[in-house]
Amino acid sequence: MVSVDPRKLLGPEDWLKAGFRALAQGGPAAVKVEALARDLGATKGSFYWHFKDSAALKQGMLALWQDLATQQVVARIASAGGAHQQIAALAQEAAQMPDHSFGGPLIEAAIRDWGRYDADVRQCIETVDRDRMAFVTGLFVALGLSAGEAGQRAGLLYAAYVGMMHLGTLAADAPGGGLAAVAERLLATL
Amino acid sequence: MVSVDPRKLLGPEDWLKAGFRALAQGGPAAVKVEALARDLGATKGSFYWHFKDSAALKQGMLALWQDLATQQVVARIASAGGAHQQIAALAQEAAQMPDHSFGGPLIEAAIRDWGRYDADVRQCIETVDRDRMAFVTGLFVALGLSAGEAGQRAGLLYAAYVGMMHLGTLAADAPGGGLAAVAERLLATL
DNA sequence: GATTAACTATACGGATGCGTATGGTGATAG
DNA sequence: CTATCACCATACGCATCCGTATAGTTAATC
Repeated sequence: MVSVDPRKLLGPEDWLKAGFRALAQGGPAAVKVEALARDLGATKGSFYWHFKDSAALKQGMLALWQDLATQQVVARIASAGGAHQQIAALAQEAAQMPDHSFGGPLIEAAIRDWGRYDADVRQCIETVDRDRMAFVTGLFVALGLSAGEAGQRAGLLYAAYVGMMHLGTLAADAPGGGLAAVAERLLATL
Repeated sequence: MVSVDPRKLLGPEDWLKAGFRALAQGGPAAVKVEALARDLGATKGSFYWHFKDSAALKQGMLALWQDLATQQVVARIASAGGAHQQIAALAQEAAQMPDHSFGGPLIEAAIRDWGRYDADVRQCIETVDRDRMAFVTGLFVALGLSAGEAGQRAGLLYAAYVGMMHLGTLAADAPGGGLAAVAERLLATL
């Protein structure tokens, strides 16, 4: 039975969080065992107790992010009103999310980068993209649009989301009005 | 006087091209002197003849890309018809550009990644983004839109471009109809 | 109080990266 | 014919990373 003192001992979550910090700040190349150990004030010995190797850390990070980026969001949104409100709420939440939180734009952009050079990461991202697109497309269909038109609007909204995430123009005060303005525009003509 | 035999001797451009190749395939972390040397069938000695250090290579790559990504495009587009045609031509060209060419999406996406972890690169990207946004906004203004509305449409179009670039959905057969469909949608209501 | 499980520190070998120093080659100029 | 310049190869020292082996240290358990 473990009764860890959370002040002194490290668990896998600590290394995962440190991994995300390093990823957001220095990119995939900065997610190195010894660097994380320095960040946590520990040494490699600790890491290799909690993880088999650095690949295991990567897998853990992907699993955690995938959950936060899809299920957790859907769970929050799906309960809130009709399709119209849900689309608006999605855009709102995406635009307001603090940059450095786990599901935040900085982390996601860094993971998207990572995916361009790593097949495992890419597969994870593709799954997330498919799930999200299916969800948003479904919302537009629920508003009475044809499958084609719904897919087109969802594709545009999602591309704008990803683009603004990389450009840092998600917020409402950015040129283009941020993501909420895009959602509004796509909802205006029904 | 130099009269280089282009078959055997390397010039700075060869190292720049190799740098872009490595960047597109392996990300910023793959742009290493010794790796490029292996790729070119040469050794570090050659590299350090043409460049002071790896930072100089980076600067060269940025300068080259910045030119290709802005001036060269504007020069091609600006001569072609009215504002309406120019916007369509921009979207067309962006969607059709081969992935691996210098100005192609793969290279640009990789540079955008790079910029998240490197201040020099970031500044270069911000300049490019400003220039492009100003150009596209100007086109919408030329179509009679207000500055605000023009900025909003340009922001959406550009965000969609960047997003689709990262998502790989620039082409017309992608979900959402690709970038050309977005441009068409934004041009339809005037 | 001895044992065990959970966790951490230290130290190693091997790989790879950087930048420099130095020496070699081949073409051209005088 | 030799001196020079442009260009490239080889080899070095230094640093960093990986993964492993080994040896603590602490807290719970018996």
